[in-house]
Amino acid sequence: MSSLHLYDTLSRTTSPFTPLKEGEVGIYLCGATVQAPPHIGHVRSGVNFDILRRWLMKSGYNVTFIRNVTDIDDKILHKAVHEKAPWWAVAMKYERAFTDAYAALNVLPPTYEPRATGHVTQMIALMQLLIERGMAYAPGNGDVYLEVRKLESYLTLSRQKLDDLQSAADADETFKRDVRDFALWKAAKPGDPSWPTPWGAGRPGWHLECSAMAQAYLGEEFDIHGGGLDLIFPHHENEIAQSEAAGYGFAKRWLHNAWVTASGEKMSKSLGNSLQVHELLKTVRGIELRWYLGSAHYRSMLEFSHEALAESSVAFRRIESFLLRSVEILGQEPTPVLGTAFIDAMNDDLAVPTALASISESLRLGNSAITSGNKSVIATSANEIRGALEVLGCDPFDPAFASASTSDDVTTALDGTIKLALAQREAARVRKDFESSDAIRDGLTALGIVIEDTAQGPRWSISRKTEGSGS
RNA sequence: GGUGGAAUGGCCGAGAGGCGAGGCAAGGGACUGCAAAUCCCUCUACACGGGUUCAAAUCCCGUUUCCACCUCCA
Repeated sequence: MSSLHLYDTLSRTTSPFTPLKEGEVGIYLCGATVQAPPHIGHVRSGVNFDILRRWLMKSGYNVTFIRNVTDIDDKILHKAVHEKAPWWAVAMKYERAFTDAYAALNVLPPTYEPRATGHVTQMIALMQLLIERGMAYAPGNGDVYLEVRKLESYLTLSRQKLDDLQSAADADETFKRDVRDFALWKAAKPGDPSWPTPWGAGRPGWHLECSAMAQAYLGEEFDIHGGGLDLIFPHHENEIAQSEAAGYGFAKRWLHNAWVTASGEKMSKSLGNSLQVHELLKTVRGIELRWYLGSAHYRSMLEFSHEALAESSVAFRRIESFLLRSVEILGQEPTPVLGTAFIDAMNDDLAVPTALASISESLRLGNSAITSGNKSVIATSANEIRGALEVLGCDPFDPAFASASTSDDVTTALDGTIKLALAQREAARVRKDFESSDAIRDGLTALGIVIEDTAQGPRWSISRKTEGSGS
């Protein structure tokens, strides 16, 4: 039996995962800056780390999962001006949009989801500590800076040299001891929201909040820190700087997810709104979008295309369809079980693509068993597939997806109606009146109802549109 | 300029010295009244040039192209 190995950005190697405290795992994931609706790149990060979390849970760990919300920052303030709304209303609006998107994709809610603005007290305490330790300074303009040259380990995550960094075009050297020193705290500008501190009123710098909140919820030292690749520098580098300057052990392991790209490039606003989560959910179900986003390895770029998404949906429906048929045949939902091949793949730095190959194998065996009527093989396959889908967060029987097997009044009525039509069709087929039987089937097809003749008799399902439109 | 990543069959996407992951598409076949679904078979790929090795997609050297980060980024 294999054991979990994970990659670590800091060492750039894959190594056995050992938690600080047996049976417990603490994860901090950098969440969204809530200044615009989520696009699929944002939620890919959520899905990737949700799969990690689920796998850790399945492996028997008690996982404390923190994902923060950055609800105060320059972009939010700009957006507030643009939308003629208070900054906090803008932040709330987009935070809800993110929450909805995560929910639609069955991303488990974090254990705690701290907002930056709710942790100013912790941030001030951290700054105080940093100043006392001589690592940070308040030059009197209301800003507070971290003195990066005092840190041996600065830039070890991104493996850069301090002197190689290009200095920011707008760097203000008046108050900084070194251009590369970064702001822990930013002095208030007229009209902007601010919080009082011993060094003057202002608002948090982006990096400070994560160090403060990680410490507040996970302690000075914790197991895994995650985020998108683009956060390595400066964000995570600066988090390390702050936390280590404070004397904290901080994150033992760093995991970074790659981007969703479009036309080979990192997704950005210039690509328009079409890749926003709520837009894509008009073409595929949440479970299918999740399947797509989760199917590539988390450290690989995922090149988005509507065609690939549609194709991925079709593949998922094949699996789903087998599970639903297994329920019809066996009369009960499958019991989630994990196959060895799946376990080994997941333990190998969450090798989801390899894990999917094991699902395909089970699917093939299961479908063959349906043809041959071997119920025990059907059950084995269905159980293993459901076990795998559960870890991937794509279990069709998960109530989160309000699955296809609902049995409300409308569904019951519809099922009865269609079965009536199918009975007519069967009668026509028996008397070899294929013109009539085909007319019934064509009629149903026109209504979006797909008929399949199986060894167990005809079955029906609602056909789902696959809109591979665009480009 | 610095740092990091990538190039795999029609497409998507794994792998990381020897046994051709998997999916989708396409073609053929089985089953079927016909479809659909399902199963079987086929389609033998690793940017380029050198090198190491019995053996290279994988290691080494060089080259090309692309992407990202360098204080807004999932």
